[in-house]
Amino acid sequence: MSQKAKTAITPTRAENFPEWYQQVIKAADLAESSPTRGCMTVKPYGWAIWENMVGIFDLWLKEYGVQNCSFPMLIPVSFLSKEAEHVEGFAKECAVVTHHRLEADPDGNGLRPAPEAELEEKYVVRPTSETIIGDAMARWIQSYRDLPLKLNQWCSVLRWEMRTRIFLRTGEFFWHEGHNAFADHEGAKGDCLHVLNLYEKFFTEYLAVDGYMGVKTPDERFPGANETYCIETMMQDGKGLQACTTHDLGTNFSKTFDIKYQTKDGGEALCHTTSWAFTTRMIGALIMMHGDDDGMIMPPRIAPQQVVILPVLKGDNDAGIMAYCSEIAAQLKEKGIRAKVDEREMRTPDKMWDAIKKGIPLRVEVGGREMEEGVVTYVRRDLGRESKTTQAREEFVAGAIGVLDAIHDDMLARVRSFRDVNTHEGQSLGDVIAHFDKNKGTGFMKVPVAVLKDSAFAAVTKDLSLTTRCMPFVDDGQTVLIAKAY
RNA sequence: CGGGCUGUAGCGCAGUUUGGUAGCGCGCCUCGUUCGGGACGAGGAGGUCGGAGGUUCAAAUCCUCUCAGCCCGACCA
Repeated sequence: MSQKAKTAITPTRAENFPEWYQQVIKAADLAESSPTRGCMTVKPYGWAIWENMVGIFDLWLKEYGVQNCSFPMLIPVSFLSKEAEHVEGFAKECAVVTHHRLEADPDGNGLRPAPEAELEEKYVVRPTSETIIGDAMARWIQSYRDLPLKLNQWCSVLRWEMRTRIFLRTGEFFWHEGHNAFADHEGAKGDCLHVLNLYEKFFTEYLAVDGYMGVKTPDERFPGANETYCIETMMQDGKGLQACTTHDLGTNFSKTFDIKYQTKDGGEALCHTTSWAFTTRMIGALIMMHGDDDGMIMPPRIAPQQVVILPVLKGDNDAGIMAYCSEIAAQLKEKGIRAKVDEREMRTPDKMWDAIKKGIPLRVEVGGREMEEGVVTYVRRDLGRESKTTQAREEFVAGAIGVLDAIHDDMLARVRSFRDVNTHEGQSLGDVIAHFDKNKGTGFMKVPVAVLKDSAFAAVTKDLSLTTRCMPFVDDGQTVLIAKAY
């Protein structure tokens, strides 16, 4: 008898959280590091999650009146340098394109950029597209009738990061970037809050993720923004993760790119612009918020596969069992459920563990017993083997969506409960030190905003590797959340 | 970009001190028995030892240079 249940992932979360994270990604076959420095290769199962996220959120943006478009991946260096704070924020992590041709290296057997093919105008690989979109907006907007202008692109961006981790921080990452222009501050602020609410809806209803919605402190703002709104989430190791942001850019970019419009009364005015995004980082958040010591647990509504049907074959009427499985899969598909029979030539236990590590929300086991009795046996991934249930086939098919919904609701409830339990109240910088010192305390600490003005604040937070996450809306900006963060 | 460590089969490692022509575990392929929470046996495929130069009869091993990755900091979605 083993004293301790064997886990599919080694080490466990408690033993070594960062290593556990890497192993979950490998075990679920989500992504791997690539030959390109700091960049990841997203594998089919991982990309399928992103595709599902894109599919849902893209529709919502279109309903809101956002139009998709595509801007160049290469941005003239001169564009980036126009907005002072923006340059300062991004210049140090930009990859630069300087040549347009390769030639054989005379000193070796490789290739080199041809010296005579050096570009007059250098380009940066976009770290974000405020500048090149701002340039376009200046030409596209002329009258108040052109406003608001709502643009978005799904693309990847490149930031030359010193330290990378798959999904959480990679050189290249995938996202959508929305860039909107309004006539006035009210329009821009309303946009930021509206999109932030869309994010929250998306996170809670599809990803089973929740955090704290709020405003960034000035030092955590996006470079070039007057205000940054965000949702800050909490991972199972207690660290914070910025899940999304919306930025009120005021007229900062309008001034530098000349984004003006003619008002109704014939005057001229600057646009107020916004930008907002969430990224493939959310896949990392799903792992770190939902995963357990057996690996990934996919939130049902974005799970690439929601139900796996495992035929339990023993060489006796295998064809009949397979047919029974296929019928169940077909019935589930009719209800819009992503279900699939695992027909691979593997041993049944191996298929089970594969489904567990990939986090498929619902596992259905069908053998001779089930077929004879017209029933199915199913197990919820989030609850494990204890949840094994046998039910009449028709009853199961009819209730499957309900089971998936229940899994979603339970996952969200667990995330919220974890967040609440690990959010501690404090009153002073002393409380912050007492909680986080000596690496003992984890989670978030919520303190009155006055603590930000404590003269020792910067030194203490730096010393303890703490950052301000946001000033949550729930406290009307009177408190600030402090935590270690990814 | 500073400090530390590591590059040997798909993955994880031994071998390096004391040079002698490459090995183990897992995975993979074949066959058989297995298959409802990680099977076992037998056979088999797979490596210019990160790269370049040097010393030597002989280099994974010694020397020089270089590249890449990881961890810890500073910076970031």
